[in-house]
Amino acid sequence: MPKQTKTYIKILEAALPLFAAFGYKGVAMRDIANTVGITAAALYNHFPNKDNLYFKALEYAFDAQVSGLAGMLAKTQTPRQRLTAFIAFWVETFGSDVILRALLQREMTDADEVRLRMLIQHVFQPIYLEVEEFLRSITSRHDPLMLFVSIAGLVMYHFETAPLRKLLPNFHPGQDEHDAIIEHVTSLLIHGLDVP
Amino acid sequence: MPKQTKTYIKILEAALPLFAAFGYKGVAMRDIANTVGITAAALYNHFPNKDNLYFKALEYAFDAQVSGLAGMLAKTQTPRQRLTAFIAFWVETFGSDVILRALLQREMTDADEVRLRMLIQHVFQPIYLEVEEFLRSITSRHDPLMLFVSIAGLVMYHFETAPLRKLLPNFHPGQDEHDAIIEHVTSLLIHGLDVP
DNA sequence: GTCTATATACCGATAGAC
DNA sequence: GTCTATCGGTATATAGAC
Repeated sequence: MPKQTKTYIKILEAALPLFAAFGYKGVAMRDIANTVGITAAALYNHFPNKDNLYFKALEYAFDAQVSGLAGMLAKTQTPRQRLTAFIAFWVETFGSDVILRALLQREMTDADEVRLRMLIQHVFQPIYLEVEEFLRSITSRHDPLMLFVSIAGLVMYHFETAPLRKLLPNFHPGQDEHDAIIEHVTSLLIHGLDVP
Repeated sequence: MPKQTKTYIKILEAALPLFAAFGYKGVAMRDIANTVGITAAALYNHFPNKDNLYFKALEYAFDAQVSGLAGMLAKTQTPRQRLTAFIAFWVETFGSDVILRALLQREMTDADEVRLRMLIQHVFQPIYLEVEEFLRSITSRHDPLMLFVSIAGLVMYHFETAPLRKLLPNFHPGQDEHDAIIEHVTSLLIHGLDVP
């Protein structure tokens, strides 16, 4: 079973958008092969089975994608600037990569134990560890993990609900723009609703 | 094609947990039939095809499920009480019904145009219209729809990430409890982080 | 309205020639 | 490393007896 050859990578990059759009069961080995330009049988020279191909594709997609965070929360900034930078990073990362977001969403609903552990290791753990200390430094009112989940949901739901929101009253395209989301989320996070 | 007979309902109720757990493609007509106690062929006396069975099951699941909101935001309460009541309703509704939440999550990732419209009509539009006026009454800083999405994500992500969070540092089971989520989310919404 | 039997299609994976 | 050919399994859906 060869590794990291040129076709190996080509296969992964052909498979990713398919899995993102149609899910694991919605993509046939023949579909991936056709996209690459080979036959389904040839795929088995690179991957032992479909499961493995999917897993390697996931790993490839999430690897290095979330490495931009290091140093971004540098302490030379004010807490408010650091929060804004963090939210902006989050929005840009998942806002610009539709495939990454779709894969993540599918993995969270399918909740396969082994794949979730890989996701934690590659995506969430690095972000979480980097952010947790920062969160602790600005508030002691909230459980750090719960706050992390809240912020994640606050950001991600603006993307997850995108196809849905278009059908609601008061929708306008400006609500999809990254700057608007960043502004709205940070403002809400910093000030709250100030309810009497 | 008969309608609303006893077996018709039995089929829907047998199908729902299956679709919620394994998705549309992950459930075979045979699986549903076995759960009901009939053969797959007999299903076609009640539904023209699998697509229709799935759609009717979704409709059945979401119908009347979200009707508890009416009057809950009664204006006899203070804004803060109304906000808390709304968050509590949201958490209880989707926190206690794993099937409903899984179905919703799958629909949002698959994003089928026709089914999304049904979801809007049955679930989100009623909630949104009820809540929008309330949101407007307590703040003019935020776009109502964006604020609605933010609050939804704030609540839902504590459930969506449940299988994931167990694997993160600082996890403890108390973070899954409804009261803790309600307390955390309302507190965060009302006060914000108060970042300097 | 349910059954058995079956048509038809698709999928993952393998065998073997080149 | 890719191809053609194919096996074995499983899926939706239909036909027809009861």
